[in-house]
Amino acid sequence: MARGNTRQRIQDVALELFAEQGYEKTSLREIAERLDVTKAALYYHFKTKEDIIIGIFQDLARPIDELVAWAGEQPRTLETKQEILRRYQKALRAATPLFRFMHENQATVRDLSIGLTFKERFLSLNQFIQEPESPMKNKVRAVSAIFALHAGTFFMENVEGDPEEKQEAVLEVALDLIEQAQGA
Amino acid sequence: MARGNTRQRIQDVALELFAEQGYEKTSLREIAERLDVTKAALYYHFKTKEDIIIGIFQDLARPIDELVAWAGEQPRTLETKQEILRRYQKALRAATPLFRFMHENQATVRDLSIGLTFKERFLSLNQFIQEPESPMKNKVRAVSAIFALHAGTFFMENVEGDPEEKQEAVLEVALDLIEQAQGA
DNA sequence: GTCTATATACCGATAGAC
DNA sequence: GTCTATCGGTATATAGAC
Repeated sequence: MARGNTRQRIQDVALELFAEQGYEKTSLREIAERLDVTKAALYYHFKTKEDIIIGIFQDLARPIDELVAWAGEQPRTLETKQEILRRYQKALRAATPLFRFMHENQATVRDLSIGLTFKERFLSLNQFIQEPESPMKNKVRAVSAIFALHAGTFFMENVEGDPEEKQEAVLEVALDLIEQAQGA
Repeated sequence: MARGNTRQRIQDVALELFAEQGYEKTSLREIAERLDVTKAALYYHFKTKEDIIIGIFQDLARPIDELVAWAGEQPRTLETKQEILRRYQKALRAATPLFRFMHENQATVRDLSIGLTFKERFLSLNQFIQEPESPMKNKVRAVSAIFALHAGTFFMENVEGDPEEKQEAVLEVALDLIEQAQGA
């Protein structure tokens, strides 16, 4: 059990517990016990509890940053928007525990100092798939496309069916929505 | 300032703070201060902190119960499903702070004893608008219709535009989705 | 890097006077 | 119905030995 990977192990366990039980209901004692160390050891690696989740966020949110950056350089075509949705779904799946945590603890996340930056990214993404002069209904369609991806990742587990098939269907619905949002 | 409405005032302030800051981060001391009473006074009206939110939920979730009951008695037609969505949007709007709280504090709500019953109701509603034998894509469309209503109520405030117009557009998108979900 | 021990603060909840 | 006072518990965080 010798290592330099304790920091990483703390993040892994913390995210698991945060996503499962919520941020405030997960104590540092609980995280420490799960790792067979003491609370004090945690404080060697992270200055505060909030630092733990900030570290996790910075590590795992990079794909979203890259997606936002990439989206900003593309022409605002239907194909681009569809590719944004495809990549966003992939990003959601790659970091499901983090996004589940953000999703189910919004009230907590909101003033966690990562909250604002996350919302900024989300609104950026929304802007890239919007058509500024389109009627309200089409704007709603575009927003709903993103929400369909969220629903598919975080709620569809309550619906029976093969997970792969569900994900594919979710993507299709999102792509349809963005196509309709583009139209006349 | 004597009267019998203290219980109601506690619920009002509590829900406001719960929705704003989250359940765990809102202390009874804070609720009491806002009402210019002491914590002990709260305990005269409610046995525990959880009882406060349970009471709020029972009072405000009745429209949802009625909707679920009504939906169960209707034929499973497109018209019924569209009416369910219309009524659901209305219910969301009528109790926005409660649903915002449930939405943004899922991790907390999940084991709050109201959590399960709420999820049951939600899944019931979902069942009523689903077509059991339809392809996965149509099931996703139906779920997305509900989520579009949620998105419209809790996220669209970040999108500029007249609130009434937004709500109308959201409903239209949801109705379109359920219609497509019914189709071939 | 991890430990023991502890400081400090706040929480939910209760007892009992008025 | 509301108060003062307090209990018991747990939380985050720190000091200092090893």
